[in-house]
This record gives sequence, structure tokens and C-alpha cells, in this order.
Amino acid sequence: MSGKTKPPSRKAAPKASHKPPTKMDRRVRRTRDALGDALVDLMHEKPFTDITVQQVLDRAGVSRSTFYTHFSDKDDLFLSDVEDFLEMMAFSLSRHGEKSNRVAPVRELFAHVAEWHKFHAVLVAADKMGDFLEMGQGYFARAIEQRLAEIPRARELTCKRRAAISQMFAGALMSSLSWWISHGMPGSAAEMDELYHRMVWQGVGATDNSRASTGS
Amino acid sequence: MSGKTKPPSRKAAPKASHKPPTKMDRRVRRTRDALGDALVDLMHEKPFTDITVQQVLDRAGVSRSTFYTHFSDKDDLFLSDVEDFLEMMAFSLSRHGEKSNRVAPVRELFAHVAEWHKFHAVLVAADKMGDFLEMGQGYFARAIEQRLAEIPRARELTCKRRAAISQMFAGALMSSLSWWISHGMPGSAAEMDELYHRMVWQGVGATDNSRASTGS
DNA sequence: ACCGGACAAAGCAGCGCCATATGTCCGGGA
DNA sequence: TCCCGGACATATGGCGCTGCTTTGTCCGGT
Repeated sequence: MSGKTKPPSRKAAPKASHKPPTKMDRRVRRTRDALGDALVDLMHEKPFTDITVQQVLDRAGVSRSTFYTHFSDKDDLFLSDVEDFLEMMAFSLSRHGEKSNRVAPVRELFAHVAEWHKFHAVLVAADKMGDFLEMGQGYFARAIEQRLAEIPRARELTCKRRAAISQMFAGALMSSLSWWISHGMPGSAAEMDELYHRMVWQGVGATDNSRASTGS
Repeated sequence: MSGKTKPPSRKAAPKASHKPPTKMDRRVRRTRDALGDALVDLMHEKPFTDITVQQVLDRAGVSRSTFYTHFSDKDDLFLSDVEDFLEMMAFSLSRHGEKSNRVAPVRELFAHVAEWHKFHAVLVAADKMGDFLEMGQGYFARAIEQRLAEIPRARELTCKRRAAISQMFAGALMSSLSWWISHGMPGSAAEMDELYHRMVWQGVGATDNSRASTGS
């Protein structure tokens, strides 16, 4: 965000990667989801800053004290929503990516986003799109870097180079994603996936229309 | 953004591409530059919001009325600074890019940024880094798209595909740039250029250390 | 093109007051 | 264990008010 107002906020720690679909006690997931959904719901109606936790509580049917045992504040809840979204993305990405030999099969990502356009609308309304992109950037950069380490061809790279390249790919992903969304999602998700995939593997060196079947 | 506070601001129109090094009447350039430099100067001393136009005026030795004939407000002046910077980048990029056959020879860009770390410090201090990246993204996306149209291999692409690809490359560029800066600029500018160049042309398909001499 | 001065309007700091929201704590119930 | 409901001290934010500062515009003059 532009927002600079969160120096000592949240965990923000590198807690990616290690995350087996934690079930987290059904009850907990239920209340957490209820709260998260309630917030997103309210974001359709009014700007983020105008929403009080009480309203979230009411809509979610959750008690005040319960809320604060799970989240530190309203902003934290929102971050949690975003993180869940990203988690879900990364999950489907890795799931479909392990079989294929691609760095990041993003078709699922684009497809999901296409469905979640509601969530997207919320993001722009709350002017949190920048935050989302930034967060996603870091998220996917880490994921890609990790995945890059598994690929033979990229094995010989030094750490720094791998890090730099990961940033590039993540940046390309997020920027194309935001472009795609803000332009009314032209073309199919599969097409975006194909473009991205091709760019990642061959660059413009192979950017022609002939070899169109590079799908997973 | 960061900042959301500029819906109907500035021209923001697609006024790239058509721009021969306009001389713009020496006098005009002089005063504009004086004002721009004065602002950057002041930004070293205090946060952006604490700067009054009067202070800029004093330091630049320019009259109030003159200021407003050139810029609509303080923010506009800042934007102009950024635009000049981008313009300069794009210029050196295209100049060196015409001879070589690369999409965007970014070595110059990274090198310039390395020198302009003062300007960068100003950007982060004013929390305008997000704006800068966003602006640069759009800027380079356009430049790349245009350049892509000149490259045989990318000729056959549809407009939409070219646009999407341009966004990807521009995003990769800006994100890697911001990563590079925020990590203390590890490695040389030439190395970053090489990485970017290689990625653009071959993707990870050729991401190994062996073929190191891809420099321009 | 630029200056210099004047001017209305907008902005903003400070201040006190009050309503509302926040975040914490505890006993009790599923 | 997880959640509820209520109580509580503290923070935050709006509102009215005042006065100073800044803003953005205009115009005659160089």
C-alpha cells in the first residue's frame, strides 16, 4: 500500500513452504472463515476504514473476545484473508506443477482469479490492490525460487542469481495478472497460462503463434 | 500506494513514444529543472508532505506565479521529476537498444539507478516508491510493446498477446529493479542486465552459468 | 517568459468535549 | 479446548471554534 503504517505488524515471518493443509480444528477454521467472509462481505458495501469490528462480529455471529483470540485487529483479519487466498493459489499451483515440468503452472491461478473477481473488486475498492500485489509478489517469488532449486537446468545458478530470477518471474506474473484483471480479463486463463509458460521457458526467442500447444 | 488521492490528476494520457528530445525553449527547461532539482534537494532534508511550495520557490529562485504556469501543484512537480527520470532511462535504453537486437538493454538502466541512489532514497523517504514503480511499469510496458513490434520474431503476435507479454517483461524489470535496490544492489549492473536479457530471450530454458558472455 | 505583489479560499494545528470503537480480562457454558 | 457475554480502561475520531499558514489565481509590469 501504499500504506506505510505497519512496521512491527503481524508475523510477516518466512512461514511459507512448511504448510501441510493444516486442519486446525474444524471449529477454529469455521470461526476464522466466518470472520473472514464477513469482512469481505462488508467490503462490498462500504470502504474498509468505515467498517468496525463490531459489524464484522455481528455478521459473522462471533463474539468479540473470540475475534481477538484469533486476530490482533481488523487489518490482521484482512491480511489473513489475503494469505488464505494466496495459500490456495500456491496449493493448486504446486499440486498441478509437480507432475508437469513447468516452473509455475499459472493457469489455475488465472482461472481462480477469474472466479474470485468479487474479491478483486473488494481489493480495488479498499485500495488494497497494491498491498495484495506486493504480498503476492513476495509469496510467489519464494515459491518460484524454491521450485527453481528443483529444476536441473537452474541448479547451477548461484543463490543470488536464483533470487533475482525468481523476482523477475514473480514480478512478471503479478504484473500480467493485474493487467489481465484491469483489462477485463481478455482471452482465457489458459491462454495467459500459455503465454506465461512460454515466456518463462523460452522468452521471446520462441514467441510466435505457430507452436501453440504448450499446455500442461 | 499507496496513494489513492489522484483520480482526475495530471494529464496521465498516453503521451509516450512521440518525443524527440524536445528542447522546449531553453528558458523553460531551465526553470523547470531548477524547480525539480530544488524539490529533490528539499526531499533530502524533510518528508515530502512537510515541504511547502514557497520553500521550493526560494531554493529554486523562481517566482510563485511562474511555478503555477508550469505545474498545477507540488505533486505535479514531483511527477514531472519522475517522468524526466523515466524519459532519460527510456532514452538511453532505446539508444543502446537500436544497435543490439535485444528487447530492452537494461544495463544502462541499472547503472543509472545505481548512480541515482540519492533519488531512490528520496523515493522511499517520501513513500513514493510504489508510485514510481507503478509509473515505471506502465512506461516501460509501452516502450517494450513498441519495441516488440519491431522484432521479427514477435511480429506475428496479436495485439493482445503483445500487450500481455509487454506487461510481463515490464513487471519483471521493475520488480527485479526494486529487489536489486532494496537488497543493496548485489552484483553489478551488467550482471543484472545479463540475467534480464537472458530471461527475456531464452527464459529458464537456458538459465545456466556456462554461456556468460551475453553482454551487448 | 518571468517577476512581484495582492488576495480569497482552502487547509491545518491546537483545544476541549463527547460519542464511539478498540483491545483486554474474566467467569461461565458447550 | 473453544467459544460466549459482559465489563472495563484506553484510543480514536468527529465537531465546533479560533487563528495562522499555505494554496492557487490574477494582473500589471519588465
